[in-house]
Amino acid sequence: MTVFEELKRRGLVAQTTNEEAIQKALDNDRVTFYIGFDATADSLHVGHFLQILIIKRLQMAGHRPIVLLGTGTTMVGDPSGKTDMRKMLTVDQINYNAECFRKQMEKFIDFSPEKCIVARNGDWLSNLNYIQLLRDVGVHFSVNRMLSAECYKSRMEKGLTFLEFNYMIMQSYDFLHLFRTHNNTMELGGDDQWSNILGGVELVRRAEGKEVFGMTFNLLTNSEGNKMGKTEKGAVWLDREKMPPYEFFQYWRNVGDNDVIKCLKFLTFLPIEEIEAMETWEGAQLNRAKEILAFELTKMVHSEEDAQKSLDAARALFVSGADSEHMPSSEIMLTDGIINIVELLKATGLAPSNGEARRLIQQGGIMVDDEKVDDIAANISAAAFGKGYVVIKKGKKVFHKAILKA
RNA sequence: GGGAGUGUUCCCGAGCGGCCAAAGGGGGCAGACUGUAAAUCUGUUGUCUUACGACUACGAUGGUUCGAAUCCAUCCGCUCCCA
Repeated sequence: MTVFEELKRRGLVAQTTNEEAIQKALDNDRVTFYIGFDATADSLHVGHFLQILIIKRLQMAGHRPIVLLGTGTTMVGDPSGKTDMRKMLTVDQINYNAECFRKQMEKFIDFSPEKCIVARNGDWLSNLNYIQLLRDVGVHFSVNRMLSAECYKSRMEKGLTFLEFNYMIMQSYDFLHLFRTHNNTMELGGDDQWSNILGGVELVRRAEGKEVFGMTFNLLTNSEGNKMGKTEKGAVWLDREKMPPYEFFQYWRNVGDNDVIKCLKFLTFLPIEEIEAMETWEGAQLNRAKEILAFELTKMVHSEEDAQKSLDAARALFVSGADSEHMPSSEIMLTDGIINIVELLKATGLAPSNGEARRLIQQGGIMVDDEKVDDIAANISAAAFGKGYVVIKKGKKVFHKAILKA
């Protein structure tokens, strides 16, 4: 099976500018392609991870990736599919973020010079001459067509600044620049990048008279069409400081039934045949598929050891109810040898306010060492800390270890 | 630049000068049912308080009033129409 077939079979390919030609090139030639990453945060998240895996797949097939760090484009901010303007970042922040990205990527992509190029578009975008750019590049863009692009739709109602409107031009210029300097002939990206990619393909054709290619990949969405990789607290980060391995593991352990197979296809290197065999799984067996997904991903993003620890911890907690050392924990102090349950919940951060703590208790959501506590006046005495700690369970999934401070 | 709107709690959104901590929906949290899933049903969702209640909140600042999310003035942000 060729890479392209593999990408297709995994359901990754969304749109292409010329499928036949792309397939031919990927099957027969050594293609130089690029994917851009805007440095909007100090860690990559799963959305990026999906793109990185695609780079990896193509790199393993012998193609040469250009990893483009958007140190220039991040100065502008991509409005595609956004309802609001992004907050502006300083140059220092952007450069710092880009460096974080590069470091994280080293783990997945082979950065040896002959196999990969790392570029920063700030290197060429920052020094552009305005008038010159308008004459060379701007002349090839139709404002009418740009405005009718699907990705600006929501912004046509809420407003689009001239700053952001130029994003497409910047990204298109990247393609032209990389074509000229590295003979880069293909741009890949998430499906939300389709308009921007088309802009680049057309710019190269108009400016150079050469056909280059664009291809987008399906975004990681759940069966309801919502973007995956978001939690109430924010994105699912790859950085262990921003999201500990156990939490990362749990995110995937808890995906919906209808999304497991897709995640396995998109985000793991498990053989496609193996994944397709899982499509018939149901119930408990499907639950097992989630475990595989969580394990594989944690292993790739963190380490096999982290994956194993998370799996053990999860099983200990959910299956046998036993204690585990990987639980989030905090130190607490007693006053006169006791602590009120409401105080305890606040001290551990399980409840942000007294009211919230009371509600949790009154609604029966709190267990201390497997005993339900439903009285807000209850006190936990020093005797309960026989082991040096107590395990507090909030709801069904949140465990916390409160360690008695000596 | 001229004109018309608009800004409400995590989000959307309703809101009569007192009965407004503010309808409704979404989201969150908890309970039931389950498989650490989904769907469904129930409760809950500003802070402090066992409670009574107190306090802080409807873009900002002033004002009118016994009393303002609601009326007035100025300012700030956003949207639309005209230029």
